[in-house]
Amino acid sequence: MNETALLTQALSPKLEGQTTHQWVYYTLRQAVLAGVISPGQSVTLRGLASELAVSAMPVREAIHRLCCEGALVMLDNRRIQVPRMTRSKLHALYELRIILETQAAVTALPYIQTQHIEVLRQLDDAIDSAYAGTHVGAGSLANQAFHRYLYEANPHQVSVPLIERLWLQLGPFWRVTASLLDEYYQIDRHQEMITALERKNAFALQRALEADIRDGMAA
Amino acid sequence: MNETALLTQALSPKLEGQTTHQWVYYTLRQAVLAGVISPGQSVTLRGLASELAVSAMPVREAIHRLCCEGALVMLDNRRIQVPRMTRSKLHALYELRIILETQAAVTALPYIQTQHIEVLRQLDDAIDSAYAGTHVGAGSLANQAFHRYLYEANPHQVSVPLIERLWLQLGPFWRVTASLLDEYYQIDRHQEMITALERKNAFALQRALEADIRDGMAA
DNA sequence: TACTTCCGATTGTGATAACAATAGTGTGAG
DNA sequence: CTCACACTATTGTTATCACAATCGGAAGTA
Repeated sequence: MNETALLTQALSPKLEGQTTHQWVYYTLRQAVLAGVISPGQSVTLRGLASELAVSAMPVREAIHRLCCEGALVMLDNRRIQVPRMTRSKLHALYELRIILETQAAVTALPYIQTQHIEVLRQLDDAIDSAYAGTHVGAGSLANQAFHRYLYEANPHQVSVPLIERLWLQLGPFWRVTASLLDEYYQIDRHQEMITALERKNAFALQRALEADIRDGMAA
Repeated sequence: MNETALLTQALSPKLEGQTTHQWVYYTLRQAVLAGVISPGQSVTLRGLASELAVSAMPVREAIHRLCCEGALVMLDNRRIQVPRMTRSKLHALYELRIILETQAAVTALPYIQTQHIEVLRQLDDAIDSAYAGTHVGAGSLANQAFHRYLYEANPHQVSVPLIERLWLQLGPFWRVTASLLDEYYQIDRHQEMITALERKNAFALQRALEADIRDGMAA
């Protein structure tokens, strides 16, 4: 009930030219990624609708979409929750991350230009600022932006939506590992990745990326 | 308009204890997989709603879900279409299939019992019947059932939804390759897979599965 | 005190209607 | 004949209401 009330405060980027249901979707998505809604806690359509001051319908669509993406589950009781995580499920998700992301990075490698590397450097710097910022979720988001930009350098990319689905399922359980020590490691991995990109070294890129993901796996 | 009218006739498994929007979702999904809606053709909410004799809202939810799964796209004009396919996108999708499905098969291998193999044999036989059946889509569905059953032998499976998403994006373009010659090859591959499962040979399984997918790639 | 039963409150679902934006088309000027 | 403009019809979106199913707790019984 009131536990989710802070989602309105912490995570409400204002409405732009987008539709209401998109705004609700992104808001709820950020809330799930930031762990505002704890696993096992039930959320209700009307409750979220009243908190966000919108009708129940945009919330319905957003929730259905999040369910279809694995960020939420609808129990047979028609209760809506963040799915509970098991050790083996977490392991399987990380293994999939490694497989999908290394493949995405390697196939993006031929398209990497110097300007891309420049942007990646900026995104890597932004990760530091985000981790020093207000809430822990920002760091994860900046991290995702770095990875996503790399993979999307390949114009014929089809794996990013799948990868984002994994991030979404992993999201609620990232913050527990978000200590500053881990962050230091990640920065090193990112710089390893950038140098591998500069040298067009696919194998080194793959190794650095895998290490980057495994660093976050220390849960 | 009238081109999609046959979706009601060809593909309407009757409503059971499920909700309307689920029924609409499965119906539209089958329609997309069977290629009833051709790429580039626009579908409208109200048009589908009147064809299925339901309100616009369940159709909306189903369409949004299919969009989120990549089976449909919403253009910025708010037009809804089956996405057009390009050669490189097709190639990328098949490469992802190989990566994801071989990994899913190998991780499922330790869980395979003799009873699983028996069911897989039955599913393989069902593929023949399906290809000899009424419409071409049935063969693809039976093929998917075979693969899905294999991957879901692993109880800690998280990649099947991702794989199904790939199938859904590939679906509208499968039927063009659905010749009987291809089918023969696939049957061989499936039997190779089954013998590899019996012998617990991960490498042979991987090779047979990759060959099975590549056989369907001859477009 | 513990368990069963029943009723009210709440939930998700579905339909209808009103609204903003866009596409398609017809008309007019050049 | 071609192009620009306005108008109409259609589309997706959102809100509100009605309905069936479920959950919660209160009352009653052993």
